[in-house]
Amino acid sequence: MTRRRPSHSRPAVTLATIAEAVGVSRMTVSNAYNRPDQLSPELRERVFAVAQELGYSGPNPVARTLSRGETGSIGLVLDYALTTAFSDGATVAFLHGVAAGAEARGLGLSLVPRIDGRHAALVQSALVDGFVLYCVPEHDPRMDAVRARGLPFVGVDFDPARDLVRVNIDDRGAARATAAHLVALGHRRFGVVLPYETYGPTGADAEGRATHHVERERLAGWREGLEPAGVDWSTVPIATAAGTGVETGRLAAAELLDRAERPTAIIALSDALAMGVLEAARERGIAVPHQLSVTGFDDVPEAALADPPLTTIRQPHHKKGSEAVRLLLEGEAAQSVVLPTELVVRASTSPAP
Amino acid sequence: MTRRRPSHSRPAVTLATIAEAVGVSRMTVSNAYNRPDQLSPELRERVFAVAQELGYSGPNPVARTLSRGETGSIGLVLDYALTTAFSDGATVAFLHGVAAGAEARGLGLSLVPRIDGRHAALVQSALVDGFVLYCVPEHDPRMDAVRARGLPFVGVDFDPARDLVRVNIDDRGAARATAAHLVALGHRRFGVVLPYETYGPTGADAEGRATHHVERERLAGWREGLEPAGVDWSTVPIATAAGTGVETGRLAAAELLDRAERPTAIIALSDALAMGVLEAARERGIAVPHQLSVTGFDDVPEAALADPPLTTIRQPHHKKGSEAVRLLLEGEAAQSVVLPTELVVRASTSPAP
DNA sequence: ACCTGCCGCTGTACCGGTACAGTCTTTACC
DNA sequence: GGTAAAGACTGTACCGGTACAGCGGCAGGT
Repeated sequence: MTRRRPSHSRPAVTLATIAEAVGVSRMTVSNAYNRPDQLSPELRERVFAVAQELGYSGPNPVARTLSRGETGSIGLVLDYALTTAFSDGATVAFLHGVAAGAEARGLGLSLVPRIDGRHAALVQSALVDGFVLYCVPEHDPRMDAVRARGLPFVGVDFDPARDLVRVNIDDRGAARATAAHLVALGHRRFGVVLPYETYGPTGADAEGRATHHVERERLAGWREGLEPAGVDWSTVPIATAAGTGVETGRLAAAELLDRAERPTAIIALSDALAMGVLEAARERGIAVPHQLSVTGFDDVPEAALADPPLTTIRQPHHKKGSEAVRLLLEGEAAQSVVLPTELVVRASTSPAP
Repeated sequence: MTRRRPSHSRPAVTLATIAEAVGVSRMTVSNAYNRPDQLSPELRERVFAVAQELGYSGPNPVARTLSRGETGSIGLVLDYALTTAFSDGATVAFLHGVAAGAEARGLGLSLVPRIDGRHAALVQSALVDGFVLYCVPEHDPRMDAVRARGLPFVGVDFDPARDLVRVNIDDRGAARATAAHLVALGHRRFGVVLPYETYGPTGADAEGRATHHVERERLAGWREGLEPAGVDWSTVPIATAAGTGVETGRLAAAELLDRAERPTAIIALSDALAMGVLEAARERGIAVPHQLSVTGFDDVPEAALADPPLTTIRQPHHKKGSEAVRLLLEGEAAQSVVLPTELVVRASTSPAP
């Protein structure tokens, strides 16, 4: 797909081609496109006519970008392969928000996914004016690459301790609310389902090992919600499996449901995982919510359609995206924001059996 | 967000800066990054060390692109505002496919949405090596803009009569299968639900006015499926409303359900519209499928979860995206493809009352 | 001793634009 | 009639790289 003077095609029509054909300087042609007030209307028309005739569609955007120093688009750095990103309702909603923000300002949007092995290459080569970082772990080559580019960037769901402009929700508070809800229903035996495979066997272990701010905070929130009820966080079992999707939740939940002291409530890090928990329970004939309460986090569209509908935390995914773009464009003046969440109680939770 | 020598920041570190600091030519620094075999390993290390020290993160991607003539990313031109695109399961799946194709080849992906009033501007300024066009109408300024750019492009769901490389499904055949299914169930009184507001009152009218190839073909397919059963296509009512989503379907269906001679089967152009039809029926206490059969098109994930689950046409959205990318990169050699579809019969259709 | 070939590095000429500071006319005004 | 200001173009110097053709020096072969 290279374009470098393909031998079979015409030898590239540029500003200079048009200038020569019209008999004016390159600048005048450039001005015809960019500063109509700098030349007479008649000449401008003539320039356009010749351009049309020669199949010139206007200044080359790459050259223009180099010269002007602005690309007119922003990059969205995702910690996922795009394949994963588009499979997750929460991420899609977020993408949607970013897209809406970009669109409203006439900016293009470039997706910079994770491609294993190429680490930071896509970040280094992205033709953008700034980045929005979504779900990038605390220590990551891409993070360094973004810093190195020297472009403005905004982090979504990053640790407030880090020195960057952020969009966050109160993960800890929301998680605490979930735990409190379950405690109020009388639950005392809990299980937690997390993505990936890197977590320890208990809540306390996991909290120390979390690589994403979001996970660490939610774990802390659950702890804060459970401990007042006398639950020993260091004995709450954590189950994990590879991946982040429904299947991950199903596999992880199996571990919790097959143990002797089966939990009466399972708290999942996300709705996707929680839907997997529901599946695992169904497979075992465990009735939700009567024998087992399940909670998610995100309130993706599917959560309300699940069987039973999922008790979860609603967070403004879309707004996170649009706010990130807003902050990105505000530049120096940008202040980090924390967006509100809401506990949505549906039918997947009920009093402990 | 401009970067043009912001007065407060260091005056841009470039290849030349590093070259001077190391005491070599610019070319040598460039080679250190691009052609390691062109200089001694020691010197290369020294270059990198100095670069690191001076905060130089490698060759500027825009300049490199200009010089090399390749951006390393592809553009996806959507007929929708991104806001709409991300709300539709079919489009998201397609996006996903394009993203996967790009990702597999280490290419970036730029989204080029529709922004009213800016017509073709985003196409003109997109920093890409080629375009995939999705759902762009037959005659459209963006289409011309893409042609004018002189870059390779692939159309998805375009009229085969048009001179371009395409990815298609057999819309007509699939639609015919839907109609035949309903006819076989004994239905003879039909209604059709289309998006937008531009269609005539009957099937025959609509067929003439369709602006998208997809719509025209599906209308033709329905006709071909219905006529053998003696249904007069020129009397089949068409209902439309603004938009393309569930609400559009609900409004359009209202028109059909409130008429004296209520149809026993409603055929919708898409699943999203069909879900709206289901809503409209529910509001009126009309039982689906016993009093009314409903069909969609797309088999989006929600279709199977609808109440009742939707009879629809499954099409390989994801594959459409990945094939489009494949064809784009094949260049000259690319041959248009037609992907298979499948009628998926679920619970929203049953024998006519 | 001489030629050859390779290695490691450099110089120059682009890639296709835009910014900015002129220059040369015209027109406007007192 | 003289000067100032406005209008219409142009020339030059970048933007930050890369391609490609050299060029000197040294090792190996004869």
